[in-house]
Amino acid sequence: MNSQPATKNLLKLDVQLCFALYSTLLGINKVYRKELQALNITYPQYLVLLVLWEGDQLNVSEICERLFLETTTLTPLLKRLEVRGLIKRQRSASDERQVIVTLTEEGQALRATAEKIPACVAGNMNCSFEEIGALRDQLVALRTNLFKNA
Amino acid sequence: MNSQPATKNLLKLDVQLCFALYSTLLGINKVYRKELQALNITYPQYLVLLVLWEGDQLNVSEICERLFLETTTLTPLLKRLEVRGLIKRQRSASDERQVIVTLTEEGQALRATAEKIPACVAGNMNCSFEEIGALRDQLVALRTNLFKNA
DNA sequence: TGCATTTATATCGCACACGATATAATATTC
DNA sequence: GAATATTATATCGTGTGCGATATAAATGCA
Repeated sequence: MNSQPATKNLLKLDVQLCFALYSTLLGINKVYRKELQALNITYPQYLVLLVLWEGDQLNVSEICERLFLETTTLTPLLKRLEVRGLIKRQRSASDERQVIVTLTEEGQALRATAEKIPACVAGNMNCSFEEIGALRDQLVALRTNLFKNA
Repeated sequence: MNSQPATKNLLKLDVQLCFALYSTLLGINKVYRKELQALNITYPQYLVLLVLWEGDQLNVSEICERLFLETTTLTPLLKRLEVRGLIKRQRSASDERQVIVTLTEEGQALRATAEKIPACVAGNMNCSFEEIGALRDQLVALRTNLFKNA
């Protein structure tokens, strides 16, 4: 259909995909804060744990790449996770520049508690698995383009 | 199809819609930082201007509601926009509790420069207008659910 | 009218998030 | 093998983003 004229105001807030993304993430963070409060961790910390639960013994850069974050963000975050007792940070023996991140027993154990979170968050979304999967794939495609050009 | 067993690992990073959203927003911020550098403002500041360009003379709470942000976030941000010379903040005469936000001439003038930003960002997305619109609508629906329950 | 309650904004503390920069270890080049 | 370049992480400064709390103005109610 697209009955809108070409002069449609692109600066209108509610027209913008970027704001929809931005504000939806605020809502997601809100839900996660509530859920993660019991684990005493933040959402970005939870993401680091997701990465480590898939495979341990990663250096800082590898975690950065996986999460699309900068070292500047991760270094202090990892220190907090270490203080929290969930990970260990130790320099690599073969390359002293690298810091290898490993889960502690407590960090590994936390996985069991975290298992119930995805379903809980999905409950707050009122979405079917199909919708969630489709939306995720569209976003990943968008992300690929954004990081290609930026 | 959905050939995945019910015991599929929901904690896998790349399965999660939330991480897709989170990381896509990182990419969007990256693009906007580059574009907004010329205007010497940040993306959240840009969002406040979008709101004000649609209609001036709003108090802090009204801007909060529009952007899904807390006063705690907006008060210092608005002060920075005032220092930057783009807005004025003045207590309402009829209700001294309220702070009314108004665009300065410079703030109004900035709109002309900002007009070219949406097309530029869309270019970095490599998406058709139809795809963008559809994705936006899905996200808005998701956002509605998230803020309903949280 | 007087006092408790509500409302609007501000302050504080903490945790991201990143650009600019620093530092130390490794790799490269001659 | 010494000088240079690259790589991995860390430090610093600025700007969000929010929960807990403070404060002052307006409202409600006895």
